[in-house]
Amino acid sequence: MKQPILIQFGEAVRTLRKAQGLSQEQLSFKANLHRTYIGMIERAEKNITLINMEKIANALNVGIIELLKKY
Amino acid sequence: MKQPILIQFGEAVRTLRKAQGLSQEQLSFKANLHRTYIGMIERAEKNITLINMEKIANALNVGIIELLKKY
DNA sequence: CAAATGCCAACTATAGTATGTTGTCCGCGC
DNA sequence: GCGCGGACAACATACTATAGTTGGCATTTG
Repeated sequence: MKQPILIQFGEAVRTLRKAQGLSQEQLSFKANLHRTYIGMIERAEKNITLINMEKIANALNVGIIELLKKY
Repeated sequence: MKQPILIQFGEAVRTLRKAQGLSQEQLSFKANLHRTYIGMIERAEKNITLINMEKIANALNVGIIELLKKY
């Protein structure tokens, strides 16, 4: 059973990533995280840490708060 | 060198906790987290995960976003 | 078809837990 | 004033659980 907050976060990441025309691999480079990890985050498979949330937010040029909104 | 985002989060938790007159131990009970962990979070010693952020936010009766604001 | 994504197993790094000790502050009684 | 006990937070050490990484192959997508 996936945690709703992880689903919410993952959906926000995927939505913004696609809106910016980035592949998961491109985002992973920008965020300095592993390629497969981005996919796991979007699919709510991992309980991400705050520092990595910030990395992804910065890579998407948004604040973390933006990634905590419902999309 | 402590990460600024962890410091910011920790300060928000401490500020709201004290505003609500809770000890770290009381908050740890409410959040169902370890009693020493709350201190480590407030002192920016740990890189907290999203699910635990939600637990603390719920224990403090605020949204996670509230814990990401500067206090 | 090429690019993108998902899956897998195994590994490393660290988050989170657990127990006990130490230090500080405060209120109280002597 | 001093010593004590209680409450609280920080600290120390060690452990368990899981986050994050890796590289290759399979599957899906446009």
